Amino acid sequence: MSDPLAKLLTICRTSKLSDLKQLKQLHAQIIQNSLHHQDYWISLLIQQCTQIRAPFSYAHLIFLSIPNPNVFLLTSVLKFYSQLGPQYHHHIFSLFHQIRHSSNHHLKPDAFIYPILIKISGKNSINPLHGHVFKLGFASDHFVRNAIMDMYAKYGPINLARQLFDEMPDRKIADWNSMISGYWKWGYQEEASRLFESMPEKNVISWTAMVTGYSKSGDLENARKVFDEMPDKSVVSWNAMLSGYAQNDFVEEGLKLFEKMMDSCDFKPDETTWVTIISSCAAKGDPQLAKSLVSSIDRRKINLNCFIKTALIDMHAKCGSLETARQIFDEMGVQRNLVSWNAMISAYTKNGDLMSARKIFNEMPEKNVVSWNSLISGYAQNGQSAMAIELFKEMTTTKAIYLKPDQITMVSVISAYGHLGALELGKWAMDFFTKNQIKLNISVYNSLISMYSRCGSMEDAKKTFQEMPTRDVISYNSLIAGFASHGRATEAIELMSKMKEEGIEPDRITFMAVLTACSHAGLSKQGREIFKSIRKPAIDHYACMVDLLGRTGQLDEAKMLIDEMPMKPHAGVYGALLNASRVHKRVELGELAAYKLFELEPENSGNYVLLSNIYASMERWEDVEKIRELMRKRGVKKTTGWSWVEFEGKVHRFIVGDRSHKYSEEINKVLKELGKKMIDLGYVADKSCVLRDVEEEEKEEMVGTHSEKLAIGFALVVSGDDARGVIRVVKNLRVCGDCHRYIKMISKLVGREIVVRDNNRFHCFKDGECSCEDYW
DNA sequence: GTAGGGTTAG
Repeated sequence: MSDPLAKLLTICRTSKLSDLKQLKQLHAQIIQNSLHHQDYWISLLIQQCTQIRAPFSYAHLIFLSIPNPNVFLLTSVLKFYSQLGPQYHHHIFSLFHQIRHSSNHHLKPDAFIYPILIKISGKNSINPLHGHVFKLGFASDHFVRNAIMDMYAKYGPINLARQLFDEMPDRKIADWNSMISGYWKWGYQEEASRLFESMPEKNVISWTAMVTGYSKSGDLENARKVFDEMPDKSVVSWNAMLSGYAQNDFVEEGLKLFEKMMDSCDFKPDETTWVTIISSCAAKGDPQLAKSLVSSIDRRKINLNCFIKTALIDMHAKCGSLETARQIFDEMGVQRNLVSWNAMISAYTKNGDLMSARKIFNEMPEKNVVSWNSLISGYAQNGQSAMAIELFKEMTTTKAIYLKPDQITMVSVISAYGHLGALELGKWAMDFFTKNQIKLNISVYNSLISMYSRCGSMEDAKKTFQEMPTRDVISYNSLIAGFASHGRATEAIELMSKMKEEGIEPDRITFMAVLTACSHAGLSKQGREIFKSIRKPAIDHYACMVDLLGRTGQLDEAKMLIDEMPMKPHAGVYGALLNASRVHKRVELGELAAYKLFELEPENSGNYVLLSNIYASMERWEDVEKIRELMRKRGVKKTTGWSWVEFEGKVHRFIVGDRSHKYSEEINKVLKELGKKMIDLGYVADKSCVLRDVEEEEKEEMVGTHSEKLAIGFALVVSGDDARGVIRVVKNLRVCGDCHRYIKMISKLVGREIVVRDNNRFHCFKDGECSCEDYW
């Protein structure tokens, strides 16, 4: 044997091979020298493949270079494949199949193969495999036995794992550890602790399992206690604690612990540590921190594996550098896995770039439920509810059997339906749950409450709230916001008291909702009291208060409150003041607010229109013209809103002057007839406001033109003479004063109840009256 | 050769 070869083999034995080059060299020499026990050396070589993260293809090549491998070599290969990840598992099964059916006695499966096989088989194969190893007499082997028990502990039924555990004549620490992790996994905290306490001997893995258990159940205090008490730690223990902090949103604590880890020289962060820290930094969304972390990683020359790069993509996306995220993604090439693709989709949706997200989605080599959820929620959160639902339908008609919508999908879908105000579709979603046996968790319930509220069905919202087994602050907030949008202020306030009684503290959102409710109901006194009870009011609470004071005519107080604010007022604050100034005809305050708004959001046409309306109401036409001129000069275009009507499970959208709908002609006919009737009955003095042709409406610049009219017209057309039932129209902008009057008249003429949802407010029109008399 | 830690969607 040549000297360099002997040296290399020693290196191989002591597992200190450093790179693929060295590995290849060794392989070539083993083959060249036709060594005795070649299988043995090659096995060692393959074991080294794991160490240096050799690619699958290379290990496979080594494997193929041996004409008659024995079972020892095969086991090494199987082990290597199993560590590469699920996408290589089918190679393992096919190899195993070959071995089993081979007549070569060197290839008889032995006890070493089964633990590997069991570990990768997944829950569906435990039973047959269990029977199989039992029949072959391997079930008494320590490692096989542990693998089977661990399987049951992980995938259930946990009781069966316990049974095997109890039947063991000689339990090793590994068996105890498997059992403890199993109990944690299934939520049996007490059993896990009891087992841990009664262990005759513990090792670092037992302790770490406890740290992980507490962390995953959100009990970080105990997790840290166990962590601090550990007689000795490993890098895994540190990672367990760090990930506990990361996943429970204790970002600061995590970073502090990480610093401590860096200071103590005993443990160097490994790749997992970095992944965890990067994800903590992503959660924080702090670009400065991200930058220093990246330079720290660069400085240490950390090997960037697939996990780290994916985490980096996520971090950059969340810290505002989408381009860097994309760059890493592009550079990954074949290193990309499904999660990297998904991370890139969410990177785009989080930055509102739905086109790019869609492109990535379409290019993906394979998709899972997370891919679909990312894109669906992306559409839902960026105001494209209809698209979100279309995508969901596509998902449910996709042939892939392993692809089933889950709770997270449904949260997005329900929310999308809620935004469309499509109650019937929402009810269809409920049927979908039952049919597909999707369990309802607290988030799904919460989204249902929001959906029912948004669709105007407070009874269903209340029912859902009462039905749910446990409620959190979001459940309360959803229902309170529902009451608020329906002008049911008293119920909103009562519910806030109730949540306090149940021990749930109102948060920023709760106060927002209740203050909004008070504002809409004109409950000035209660509103002030609630505002005073907020420990540290946020800027939005100030905006609500300005709105409340403004609506109730206390404009000077509103202005004073703005002056007293500890922070710089944002557009919402001045917007509220501007509205109030218009209603109460306070030109000077209106001008002040409007000009602040022109600075804060120069593109928003609504502010110009509002100020112009104030001038118009006082017949100051020169000033009206001045504002028009300002808009022209700044290139501000009046934004137009859509109106939706849900009909027979489909949502119909209309925009100002819309002639694209197939019923367009009928709709305009109905609207004209109604207009004539209004004039004949003397409802309106000026016929121009009801008989205007849609084409004229398009030309109109300043006065709101009405997609709601078209939507209501459509509803009347499709419902024919049937005068029962409620017409639901959803508009995504503020219903203007003109429109409000118009709908009142329609409701009286056709004798029907018309519900219009305008942003988050509901207007119920009946017999020529509107439920929201505070309407501006 | 067992058992403990990691990235994406709400």
